[in-house]
Amino acid sequence: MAGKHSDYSEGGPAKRQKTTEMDPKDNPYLAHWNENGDDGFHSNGVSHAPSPLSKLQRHQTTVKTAVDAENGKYNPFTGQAFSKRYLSILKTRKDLPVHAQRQEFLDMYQKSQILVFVGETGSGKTTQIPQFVLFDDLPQHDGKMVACTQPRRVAAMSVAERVANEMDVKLGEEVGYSIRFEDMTSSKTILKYMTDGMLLREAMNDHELTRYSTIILDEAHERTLATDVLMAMLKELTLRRPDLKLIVMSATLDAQKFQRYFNDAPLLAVPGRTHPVEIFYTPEPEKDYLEAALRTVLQIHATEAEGDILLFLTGEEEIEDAVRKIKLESDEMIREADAGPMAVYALYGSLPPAQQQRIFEPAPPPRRPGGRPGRKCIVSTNIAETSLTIDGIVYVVDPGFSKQKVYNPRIRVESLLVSPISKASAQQRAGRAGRTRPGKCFRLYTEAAFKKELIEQTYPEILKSNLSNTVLELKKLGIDDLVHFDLMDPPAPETLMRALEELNYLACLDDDGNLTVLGRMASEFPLDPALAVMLVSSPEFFCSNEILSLTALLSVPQVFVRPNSARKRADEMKNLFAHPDGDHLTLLNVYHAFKGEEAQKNPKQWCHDHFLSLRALQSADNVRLQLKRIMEREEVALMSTPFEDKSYYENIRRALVSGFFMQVAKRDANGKTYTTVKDNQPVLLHPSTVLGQESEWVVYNEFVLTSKNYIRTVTGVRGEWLLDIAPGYYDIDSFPKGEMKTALTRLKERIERRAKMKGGR
DNA sequence: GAGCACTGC
Repeated sequence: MAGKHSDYSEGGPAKRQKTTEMDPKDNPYLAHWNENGDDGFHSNGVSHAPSPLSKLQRHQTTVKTAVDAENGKYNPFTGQAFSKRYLSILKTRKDLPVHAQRQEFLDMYQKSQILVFVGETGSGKTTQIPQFVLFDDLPQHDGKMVACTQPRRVAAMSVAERVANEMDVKLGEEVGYSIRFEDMTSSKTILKYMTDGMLLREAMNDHELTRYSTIILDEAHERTLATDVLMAMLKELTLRRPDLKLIVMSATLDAQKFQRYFNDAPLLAVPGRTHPVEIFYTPEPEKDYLEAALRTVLQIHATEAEGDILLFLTGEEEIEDAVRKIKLESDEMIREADAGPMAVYALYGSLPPAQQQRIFEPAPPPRRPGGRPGRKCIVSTNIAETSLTIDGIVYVVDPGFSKQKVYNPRIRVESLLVSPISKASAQQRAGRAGRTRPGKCFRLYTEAAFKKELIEQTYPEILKSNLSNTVLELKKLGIDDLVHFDLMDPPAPETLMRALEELNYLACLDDDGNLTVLGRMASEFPLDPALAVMLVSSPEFFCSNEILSLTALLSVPQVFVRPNSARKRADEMKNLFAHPDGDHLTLLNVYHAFKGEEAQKNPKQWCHDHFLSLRALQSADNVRLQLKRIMEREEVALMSTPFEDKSYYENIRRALVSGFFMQVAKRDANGKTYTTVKDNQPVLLHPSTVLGQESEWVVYNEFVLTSKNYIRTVTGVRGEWLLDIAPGYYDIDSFPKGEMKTALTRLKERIERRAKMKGGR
């Protein structure tokens, strides 16, 4: 029988063949599995009838046994009597669309090692499928777990909480979650929701993912970097581990692509539960999408029935500007046309959480009894497309653009570019109008443009990113042959070459592409390779404590706050922390002040007074602690140069070079502009820098491509350090003839002269 | 003299 699996063997194929024919009871590896009490059932010490699941055989259960257990008096996973709340939730759960296809799901799950599951919004897939799996996979019988990955932390947390309630267990016990900074699981856990990045981390240390019996990749259509790497890795792992089951859950559009990728795995589709959304296109292309968007919003407000509006724009500035204009115009409509009141909210990622929460305030009431109803209008970035769900939206205005990351491997630069969205994205946006009742979506482009000009899917992350981090992870995962690693969308060879080259320069990979000791250590840190290498090397410069703080500060959002209304004061405050040698040292000054006695008396007030982001600094603190623990584990020494020592700051700047020697620019002959070493890109110091033009050589943290080419977070270094600390990269012979080569040659001669003078004394 | 779409470890 093809569908019968007996998957407990750890032996080779011959042994597996044998066990499929064997009664599982006779399997020596399973000696314990049918014994009462060995399945966690009586773990609370309360003695009831044995769990109805204890006698079942893995992957041979029926829907009936599961439903009987769910409808029983006692919780089959804890042995406790079910609560009243459980019964009431159970009733609503049974109404979810997935329940109608439970048998179908079970048949396919039992028959096939890999399954592609397509569930629309509202189908209940994220909460129900993992539970269906539990009743058949029975991970508790041999101490394994079912994992369900999510692209975002909040989703992992909130879904775990929901499912713990549904299963009538305490969150963190049978059902838990695991995300960065928080492991809410225990030895009892049999269902674990986690971020995809977290599962990838685990895989780096356990290539076989032995703790899991089934892995569910949810929201696979979002194609995050971690999901893409996991898919390829799991595709290989399923061959090595026939006992491991894999379910890939996705939205409809690209289901067949997933199916093909997984060797024509069976596909199960379950309808969702949403309301119809009527789509309107403009008859002619719009010249100015911003103007058209404002016009459309106001027109909806004037002519359409009650219901809230969601407008998608591309970024903070554009959004704040639109909010101002809509407010002005709608106030005028109240005065001139007796329109209803309209509350307008901005929504984007860098907004403080309290302000993000305001979008959930109810729409304003009519201005007088019987007057025109009020509504709210939310002007948002893509954050409202997937990450945040707002109920009550009836009208969506979609100009068809978003900021998207673009990677140029030639000059190694990631930048954000306003670009047309994909069809999938447009569909997702429209869907936001139909969550509570039928809605309307106004697309500010023609139907022909939608059909002919929009790409089907947004390009997956892996095609838009610098892959040095990913390549390091793959090496740590034990994947040596990157060229034949079967990714769903393989990146351009040049991108991979660039990543390998970069890792080689960082000494994370040797010339044969093998992980070095440094590379292995760097991969332990949740950091970009340059930052990780800088951190691991920092004891050589006697300042690992300071580099640790700096690394944390560089991995959190912007620390300095600069509201439009108080730019001057904000700049003055920043100048209090300014260090003449650059922005890195300035950041460090901020952190030290933040950790100082005065600031800690009232951090919130202190940050507010100094125009600093409390959230960013706290998060840096959190990251710092995590990195410090890894340093201790990896035995990277923590040390500081005494502050009185005159080389305190110099040591830090030298340590910076050890990680960022590839991000160096040299001042041009004109004394104003800069040019990046090796890529020869003309750049300017970002206006936010504390640095003047006094440094001939600077390291930079970030290349920002906006109205001009800027380098941001910049610190001055001495040219000699480059040759001294990164001689492999600054191999003068490898530079083409030109200004850069001349400058480096001069540096080298200076070093040699100095050495001679010292030697001659 | 400027702008950080969104995630994740």
